[in-house]
Amino acid sequence: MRLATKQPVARPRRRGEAKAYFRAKLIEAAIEAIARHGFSGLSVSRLVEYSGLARGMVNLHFHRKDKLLHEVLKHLADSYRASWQAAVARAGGDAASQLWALIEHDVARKAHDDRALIAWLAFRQEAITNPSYRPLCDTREAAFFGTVKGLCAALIKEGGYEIKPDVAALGITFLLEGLWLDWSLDPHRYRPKVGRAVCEAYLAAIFPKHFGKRQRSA
Amino acid sequence: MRLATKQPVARPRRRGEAKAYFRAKLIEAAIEAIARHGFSGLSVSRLVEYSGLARGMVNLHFHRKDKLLHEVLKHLADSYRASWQAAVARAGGDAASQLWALIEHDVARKAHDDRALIAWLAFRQEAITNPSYRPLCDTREAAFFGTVKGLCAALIKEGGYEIKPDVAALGITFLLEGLWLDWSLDPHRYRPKVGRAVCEAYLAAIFPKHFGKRQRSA
DNA sequence: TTGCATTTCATGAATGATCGTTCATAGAAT
DNA sequence: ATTCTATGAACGATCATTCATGAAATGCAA
Repeated sequence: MRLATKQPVARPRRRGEAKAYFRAKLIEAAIEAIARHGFSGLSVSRLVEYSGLARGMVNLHFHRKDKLLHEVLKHLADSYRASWQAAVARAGGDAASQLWALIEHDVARKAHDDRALIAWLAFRQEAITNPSYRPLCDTREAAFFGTVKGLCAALIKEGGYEIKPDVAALGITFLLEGLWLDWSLDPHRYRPKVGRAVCEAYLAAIFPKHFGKRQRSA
Repeated sequence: MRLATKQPVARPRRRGEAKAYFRAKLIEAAIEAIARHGFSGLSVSRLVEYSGLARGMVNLHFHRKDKLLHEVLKHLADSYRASWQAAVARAGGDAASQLWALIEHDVARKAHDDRALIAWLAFRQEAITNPSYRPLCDTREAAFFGTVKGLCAALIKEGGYEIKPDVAALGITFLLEGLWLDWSLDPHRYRPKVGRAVCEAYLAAIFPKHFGKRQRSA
């Protein structure tokens, strides 16, 4: 199965540009291969097949396959963080809108960015037995969780709710991750409406003054 | 690293018994190896190392490594189901007690059965790219979700709540799975109290008449 | 029971395939 | 002319699997 044409496609000829181009191409191919065949399915041969580049490129640009994998994880973590942070930034200034934007972003994303999400899950699983991946999985988690917790604390203060920020924030992140895990097993079956409804029900239950029965706006 | 002594340990000599004995030993070794080194870390060599058996045993008793893995997954699924079903059976006759028993079982289990849970997660991840594992992994289709949904429906009828059984049950399973995923990254950090608090807050929020502020009993 | 033939099981060296990595070489950019 | 880049054949390690060999359990005759 050939997935990238071997014919000399247009590519940067100048040295600095070519390097970035090939690195990006290998990272992209790695994500594709992991999404399709799982973490252990990412062999150098598969990388060659998916990228259309020469066999030696992995070691030339990343020294070891291991280094490439860490770059891939970093790429995934960075772009995911940028994505949800942008969603929060686009939302209104109030905590309720921002929290919902965060959730909506996560729910909707699963409908149109399969490969990166599945690859990210694969890294997360790998981090269980390979501690070197853990910092990147955890720090992203920390930033995400910190934001959720901060927003929950604001809502609790506003509404005078009894639930603790930690518990509320953990509930939200667990819901999203459970949703994610469930989605990953069969993306075809996934319906954003359902994921949205589950999160909405949770928010309405713990933050009734902010999310109960009200009409949200994008 | 030798993990099982090679010296002729006591083992069933009669043919039928020996077969079951060796199969169980290989399955146990596989769970250990997956928990320690991840799914792709389960090689035949590792299996030999962990079980102390001869190299040919895998193919003798399971024909192919692939078949062994399916037996391992079946073993994990069966014993997990038996475990939570027993917890429900031990609970009182009312839906609220049974639902809480189910949740408490899941929360507490993470504190004392590391290996099986991590191995189960590994299979779940593998099922994403290897569909043959999916039927046994899919909690949505499994008896677990059906039970949770049934209990939620009973509570909703009793309490006259507005939430739909599907949404409530999905929320609970997502919470438990998110909790699981979070736990797996660092079992050492896990505190049953926290997991329990998150689930309790959710139940109290959506089923206030059953779980609000009341004192639960084991 | 004992002795022997038969059947089944357990073993690990050997096999071919695939893994990640190296490096001599050709080619292109500077 | 010099330096850097790209290539892919070749390498040793490890993978899952096979199978000839010896050992042990079983069935049967006495």
